[in-house]
Amino acid sequence: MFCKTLTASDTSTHGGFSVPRRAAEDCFPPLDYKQQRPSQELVAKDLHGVEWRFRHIYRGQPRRHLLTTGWSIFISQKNLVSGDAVLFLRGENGELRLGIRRAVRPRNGLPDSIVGNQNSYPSVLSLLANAISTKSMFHVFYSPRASHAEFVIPYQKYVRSIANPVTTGTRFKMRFDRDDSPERSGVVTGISDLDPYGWPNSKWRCLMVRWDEDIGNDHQERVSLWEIDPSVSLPPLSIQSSPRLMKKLRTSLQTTPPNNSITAGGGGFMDFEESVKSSKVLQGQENIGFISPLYGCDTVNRPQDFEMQAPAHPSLALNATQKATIGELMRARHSTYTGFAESDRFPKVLQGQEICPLRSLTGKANFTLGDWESNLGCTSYNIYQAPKPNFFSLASESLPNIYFPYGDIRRAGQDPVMCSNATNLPRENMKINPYSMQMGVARNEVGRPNKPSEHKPQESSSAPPTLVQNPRNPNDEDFNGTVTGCKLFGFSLTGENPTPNSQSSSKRSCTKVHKQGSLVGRAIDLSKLNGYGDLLSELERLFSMEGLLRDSDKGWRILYTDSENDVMVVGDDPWHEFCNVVSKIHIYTQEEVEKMTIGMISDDTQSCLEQAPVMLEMSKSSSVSQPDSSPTVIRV
Amino acid sequence: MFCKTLTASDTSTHGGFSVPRRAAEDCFPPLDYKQQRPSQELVAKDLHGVEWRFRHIYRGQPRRHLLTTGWSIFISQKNLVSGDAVLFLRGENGELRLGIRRAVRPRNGLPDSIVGNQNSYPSVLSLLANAISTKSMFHVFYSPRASHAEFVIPYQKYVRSIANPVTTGTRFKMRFDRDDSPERSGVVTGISDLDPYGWPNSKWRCLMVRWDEDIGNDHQERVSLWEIDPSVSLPPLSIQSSPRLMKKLRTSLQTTPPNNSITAGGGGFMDFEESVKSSKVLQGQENIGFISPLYGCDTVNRPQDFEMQAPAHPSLALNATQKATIGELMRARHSTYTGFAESDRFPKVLQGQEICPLRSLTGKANFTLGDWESNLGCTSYNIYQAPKPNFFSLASESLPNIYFPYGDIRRAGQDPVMCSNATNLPRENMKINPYSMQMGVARNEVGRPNKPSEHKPQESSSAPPTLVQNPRNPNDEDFNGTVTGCKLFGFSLTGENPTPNSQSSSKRSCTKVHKQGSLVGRAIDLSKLNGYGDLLSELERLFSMEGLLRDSDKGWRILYTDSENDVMVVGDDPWHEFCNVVSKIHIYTQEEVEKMTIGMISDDTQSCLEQAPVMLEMSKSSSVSQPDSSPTVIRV
DNA sequence: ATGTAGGCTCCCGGCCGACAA
DNA sequence: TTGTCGGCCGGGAGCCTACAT
Repeated sequence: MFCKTLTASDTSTHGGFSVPRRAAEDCFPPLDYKQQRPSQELVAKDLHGVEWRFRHIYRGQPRRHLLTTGWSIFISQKNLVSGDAVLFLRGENGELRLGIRRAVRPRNGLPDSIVGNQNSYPSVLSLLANAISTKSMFHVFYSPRASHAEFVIPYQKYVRSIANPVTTGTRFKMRFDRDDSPERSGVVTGISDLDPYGWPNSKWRCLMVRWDEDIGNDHQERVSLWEIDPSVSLPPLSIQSSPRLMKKLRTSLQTTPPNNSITAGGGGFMDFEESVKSSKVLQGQENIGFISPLYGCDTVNRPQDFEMQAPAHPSLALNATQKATIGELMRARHSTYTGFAESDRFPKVLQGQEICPLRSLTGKANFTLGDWESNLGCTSYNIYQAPKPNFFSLASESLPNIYFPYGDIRRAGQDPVMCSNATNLPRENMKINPYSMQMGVARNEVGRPNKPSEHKPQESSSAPPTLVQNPRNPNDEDFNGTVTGCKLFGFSLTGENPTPNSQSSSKRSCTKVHKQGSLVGRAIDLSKLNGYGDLLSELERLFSMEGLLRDSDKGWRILYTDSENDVMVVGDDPWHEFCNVVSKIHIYTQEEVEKMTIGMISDDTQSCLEQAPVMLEMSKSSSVSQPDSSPTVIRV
Repeated sequence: MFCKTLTASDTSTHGGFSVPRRAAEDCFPPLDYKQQRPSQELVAKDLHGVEWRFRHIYRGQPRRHLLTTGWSIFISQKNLVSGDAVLFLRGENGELRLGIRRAVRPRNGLPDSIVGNQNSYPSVLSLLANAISTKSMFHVFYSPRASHAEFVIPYQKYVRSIANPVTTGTRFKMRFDRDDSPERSGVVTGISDLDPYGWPNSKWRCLMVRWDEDIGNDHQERVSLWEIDPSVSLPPLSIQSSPRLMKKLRTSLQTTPPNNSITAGGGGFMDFEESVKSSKVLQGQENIGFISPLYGCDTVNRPQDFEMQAPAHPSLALNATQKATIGELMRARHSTYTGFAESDRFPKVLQGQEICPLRSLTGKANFTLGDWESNLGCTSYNIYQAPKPNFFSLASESLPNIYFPYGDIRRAGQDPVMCSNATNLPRENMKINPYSMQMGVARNEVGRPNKPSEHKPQESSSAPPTLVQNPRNPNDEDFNGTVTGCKLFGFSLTGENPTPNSQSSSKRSCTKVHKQGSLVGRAIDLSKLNGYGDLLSELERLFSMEGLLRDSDKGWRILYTDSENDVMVVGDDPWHEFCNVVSKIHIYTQEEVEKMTIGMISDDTQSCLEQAPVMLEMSKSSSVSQPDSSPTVIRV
């Protein structure tokens, strides 16, 4: 196999593709060099199973390998530009495979007029909401050409970054894409919130760093925990500026130099890179080519990206600017793809390759959306609250009072993303399986709730919405989260209208009880009980769980939401106090409780939203009839 | 002014545009006919103010007027094809104006493989929801090339059709587009629901008709009230088949003949035609060309159409098939359009012309979305319920009991589009003013609520959501419709928590009861009951379930939705508290309750997905950089 | 070894009149 | 009168080698 970054000549309409000699000799079928100008036809399949045919010729003075006929079609169909890369692989059976990896290019900003479109934002939320509420499939799209996916992070990466404490002075390496010295090193000079007001305690870009080399404006001075690798021992610092390197780095950016007010730094390129190595996550991709056997591809696959963006660096409330890109893509249901994915023996070195969501590779990887989700939620909250003069103090005041037994991704009282009883889903299930579940995500500064009561979570926080689905059968029981009462930006994710418990608790003598996984709640009159023992008995009776609750070894846990919307363990408080503050009781499995805790970092992971407006971006692909021009679908 | 339908030669890449002699002499500046081949440059502005330049030459043997240079650019930029029409107008000041009218062409169906995307559907709903909740602008897009807009009907037209009762035997005319006898006549042979189970009392295609001429498969045998014109006195019926006419009709369809399984008939072409005449509604349009002074048009204006579609005529549950097309388009906020619209003195004969949503013409027209919405709602419900064996009988049984004070567009107990307290808005306000308010609409067979409580409207139907906005200032007080609590498929359209019972309980003495599988709810006055025993008796009586509810072994369960939208078991709470908090009562089978526990996807919803795949279609426009290839924005 | 540029060819877009409906 | 066709021309796509790095 070989990979070559395309040159201007390679991608111009003027000529063909210069095949590096070694690559051609290793990878292509041998030519008959006795001929004057030996040539042959190469047939290579891409990830979608589409065959591409090239004329492979060996000619010129000095002799070199070229791909001529067919190449320009490939270039235009795939919408490749200089800087993108192609990859040829030869399977054991001699079959030639072909992949592409697009360069990460900062985009020109789009005008505000198509940005900040609050309409497209709840649209995406609604996708998510509907998917959750109906337990149906949804999509995560990743447009590597458009964004660095700073808000979609491999789950393990995030967890690891949290597990490895970083202190000021820590030396680290950080990988950069498209750089002939792909690793840069630096030292952590400080740890602080990027925006302590808008995003207190956000982990996002909370590290202030000094780079060992002067790498100019292209590198941000703040990075996120998960972007760096502090575990390696680093050589002594050599402060040498490397102009040549810099120049190369800069010129390798094919578009205009990053406009800080828009692109806000180039970090996060490697979000998926690591997972590529560790988890077969693929990066830098083509999207699925939509290939309909019935109707062809020409009018079907329309690139559709939305780009949203907020002005950068507003002075107080919103300042950092980032992009997150989503796209929307059709899902071919029963298409007859015959691409890479069909054979598990296909090398898993597809790093930076196309992905095909319709078939499964064998590997899996987890992404965490926790931070992202939290960000999402908190953003909405913060955005809404920002104008309120008492917001900051209020938030900080109330923070210490919060006890959150499940970790910190969602904090009662902070996070609008609330789920009242989705407890049966383990934290580890907080992964996305792109085989069947993909999610369109968006982040948008302008989306905001319109009623104050909406961003104050009404229900106790218990578990994140679980985003798990069976890859084989999206509709089966794997997705049984009973996710009710979820809200995002004031939109009910479940379509319910959860009303504040204020009305209920005062009116009702009974306390509602929800069991994990059950849509139907029961009610229990605590005043008729004499203590926790009675409670347990009654709960066992109501839910036909005789003997299961009293014995903690049976794996059940009783939690409750108190009047402050905190989720607490039942039994700690004196009984009568408990009765006074309880607003709802939950029955969870032990696993669920534990798993809700896993991977959550300290308090509020709210972060970056404000700083990082979401960019919902259109695909740049210009060709209508090409199968691969849509935003990339991340496959895990 | 003149208008010419483009010929194949006009639109081919081979040549230019043949200008009809009379038209050129009347409309174009005079040429110097003394020259051998007189020519001049014509400059014409389109509705967006974009100037188009053509070389106008008078040559050939015999002499004729031609537009050569510049014409092919225009054709390709506007994505015009043979059958579309161009219109030239000369203003008083001699300024030349240019418009286009696209032909209504049935589209090729799209493969199922890109269908079944339930995600795109709530996306659109969410656009609407957010726009309403934030009182911001939203869009109605109409892609005349893609759909017949059967669900976007001029309001007056709808009202008129309702006002003029049609009986069996009524003779009528109906207009068809692209037909050299544009009017066809027929007789109403029956009036009945197209789908009495899924859409009882729907006006949509409720008329069975027999056409006077045998017009083959191309014409549906069912039409909607508003499609016909019964007011004209018709000549005696002459049953003559007109093969030549038919042939012409058929060949005038530029694409493949309508596939019944996909396009489901060709009616509704004239939805806008009438309003063109009566209300200055414009049809067949270009969309707004997005012209950003900052960034140009090339990457900004992305054609985006969505097309959703369900298979036609499935035997039982879902049979009506139509398309609704939506598109999404960016809105240029403060662009400096200098098109037609800038001068009110511009002739209002823009019938079939481009439209520019940023400026206002003087005319207005109203659209009703009522029937469409009703279909939407009922569809969803129907899908959910369809698989249940007891559905049909139940529905028909209880239908006569329904009292619906507002006519037929929204039926209580049927329509998820509910507004809890928008009662101050008269029915007549159900209009859309596209100057400032445009709405992306979609109709989707597969959208369905996920919880029983959600498809059963919680509130009495009072008034439709009012979709009125001030054309001049979208943000001012004209949009004060107090539109709260609107729900669409369980999504709150307002983003608020309408706290249903608080309002409704004061208004209604009865509590609604829905039985699983039944489209139609009952209401029960709890204040007249003395306890749970009474309740059970009354429920058994209402639903003819004597003995079934009291005995839990019969497999029925009584649940209720409380004021917090939690679903609870009836009987746990003290009776009087129950009465205070209950918002709706549900009768479910034990199995169904268990399903709720396992997961929220019930089997039936899955099967519905399979039955009615949704089609999400991208725009057909092939040029990325053209400003006018997006879906048409309807301007009224 | 390989990126780029110039030369060359061929195809297609596009202007023309011929011809016919 | 005007729709379509063949002829013709020019520009660009695309294959080639030469040259530079």
